[in-house]
Amino acid sequence: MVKNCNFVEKLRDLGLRPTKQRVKMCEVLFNREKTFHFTINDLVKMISEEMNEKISLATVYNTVHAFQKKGYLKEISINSDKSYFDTNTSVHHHFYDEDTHQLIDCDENDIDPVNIKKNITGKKINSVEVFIKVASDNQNQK
Amino acid sequence: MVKNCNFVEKLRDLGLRPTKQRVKMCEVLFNREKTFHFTINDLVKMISEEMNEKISLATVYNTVHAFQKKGYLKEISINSDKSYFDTNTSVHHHFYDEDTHQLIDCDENDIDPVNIKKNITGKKINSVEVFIKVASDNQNQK
DNA sequence: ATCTAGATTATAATAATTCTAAACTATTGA
DNA sequence: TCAATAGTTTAGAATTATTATAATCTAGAT
Repeated sequence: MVKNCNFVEKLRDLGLRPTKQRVKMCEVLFNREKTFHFTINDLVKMISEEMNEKISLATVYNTVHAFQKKGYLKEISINSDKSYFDTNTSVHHHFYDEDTHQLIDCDENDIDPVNIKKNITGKKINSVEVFIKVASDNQNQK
Repeated sequence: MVKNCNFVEKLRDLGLRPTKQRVKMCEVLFNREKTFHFTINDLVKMISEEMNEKISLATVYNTVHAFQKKGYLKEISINSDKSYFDTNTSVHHHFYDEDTHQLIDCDENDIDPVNIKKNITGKKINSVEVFIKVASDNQNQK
């Protein structure tokens, strides 16, 4: 992941003014070993708990969307009343645990390339993602 | 698709009382050549426009969810503020047109079986769906 | 025909998200 | 260094999708 400090530079490169709030959010989101998934609500909670600080809800929305637009975050398709975001912005696949409702990244190498034999005329394929629903093995139905 | 009339029987088989509203909704949803995708709002509009009738919003929600629970409709994962449903309940893949924001069914045969080499321990795979984002060919970026 | 469990309905409540307009601040350039 | 200003933040209001509620209604059984 990105190195500790220079989110200021990173933000500037993206054309985003490096405000206190944005740098703080970068620290929460990108200063970690592993990529992870979150909702806006998760993020607000993390900021207030982990960092003992408060950023207005509107700002969190604005900033997450700004990061998304710049390709620094990625929105994930799940059926849910809320939006999920992913700090892993590469094209990659997901397991979705129907028991725990958890989303788990799937290593690129764990799935063979998907062979698509037909496309929509006049369109080019931008991304191909696989969504694998899993559930506990011992119960026979979900 | 299901034959014209006997939605009454169909509903009864599913353990759903065949009320006027439910039969009407069956007609709107399942009395067609092709399967299709819709939101609750689309459906309400279709009922009032196509059928010149009104079914309460709450009933439409209830009934769609009842149909879904019985496997008569399927909810689709798209990033959106609203839920999309599909009258094609089989496991199948989708193209998503980023220009028009349209969802297009992908024929099962148009994609080779996806080979998953690793799974989550203790879980069994319930479904595997591929989501292909496409966009106009002539513009170089989306 | 009557009864009753399940359905429908309008409306209120909730939850996620977006909008707004006023206050604030990072940057620019005098 | 210091204002000007364009972009940000903020609290709270507005909006939108969805769910809950409670009164009314109805399909199907007796």
